[in-house]
Amino acid sequence: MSSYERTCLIRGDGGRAIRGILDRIGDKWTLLVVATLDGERMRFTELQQRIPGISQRMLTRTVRQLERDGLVERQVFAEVPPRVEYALTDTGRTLIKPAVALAEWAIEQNPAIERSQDDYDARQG
Amino acid sequence: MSSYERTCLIRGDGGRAIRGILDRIGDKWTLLVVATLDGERMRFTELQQRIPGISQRMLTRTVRQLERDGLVERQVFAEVPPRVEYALTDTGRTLIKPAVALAEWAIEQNPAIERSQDDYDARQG
DNA sequence: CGGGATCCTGTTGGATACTG
DNA sequence: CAGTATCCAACAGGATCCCG
Repeated sequence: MSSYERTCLIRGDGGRAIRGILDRIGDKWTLLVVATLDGERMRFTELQQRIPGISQRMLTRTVRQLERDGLVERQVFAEVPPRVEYALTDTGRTLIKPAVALAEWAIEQNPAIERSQDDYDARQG
Repeated sequence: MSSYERTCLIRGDGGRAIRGILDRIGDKWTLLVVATLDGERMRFTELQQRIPGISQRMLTRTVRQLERDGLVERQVFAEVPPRVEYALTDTGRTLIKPAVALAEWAIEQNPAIERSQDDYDARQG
């Protein structure tokens, strides 16, 4: 299968597949939460501490959507004070590989991209 | 390298790598434009016709940012009426592979995700 | 401890009209 | 044809306060 044929996976159905996944992981925190949970079950507060800058509200929302999508499992313990643990599901773990591929791309290409931006900005205003 | 070690690529530097790439391609149209340009040099209007729903304004903005990032090359012909052609650069082409991997993930996992969402919504309100 | 409710801001992106 | 300029609605996301 050629690269050109494979991009039909992206364009297919008017781009609804790509749109769906970007709605899911294209936001500010989702991939970071998934990556942080990789290989480790974790409590809410610990998760928050490991993701610098995330607000309580956004962590709650992010983790809730991940739970709804079935990528993260949420386990509540009937204790006082409450204890809630999060972990990736099997489905959630399958996201790691393509996400890492994307991060690798970002790290590899970043120098070239920044150079291009500087050139562009120098040519324009 | 284990999956766990690889997720450091995502979390590394407080997630700045992933944040950078998502700022770049996490928007509504960028990946669709890149996928549409895969293997084909194209004029502005044709590009717009092949991406259903995109407005003139958003196509302009998207393609401009891609040009600034060095992922797309923009060639203006000194003619009347004007003719402008767009094509992926070598750097731009390198994005195809991880993007397709992500689309494949989306298509594979979508049934499971939708089932999970239905279950979740049924349990809640 | 792990949230929910509320308020407020900046940004994204659509619609429309105009132009070299 | 390939934009630019302007206006506007929707939403993402931060700050803050409250609660079982």
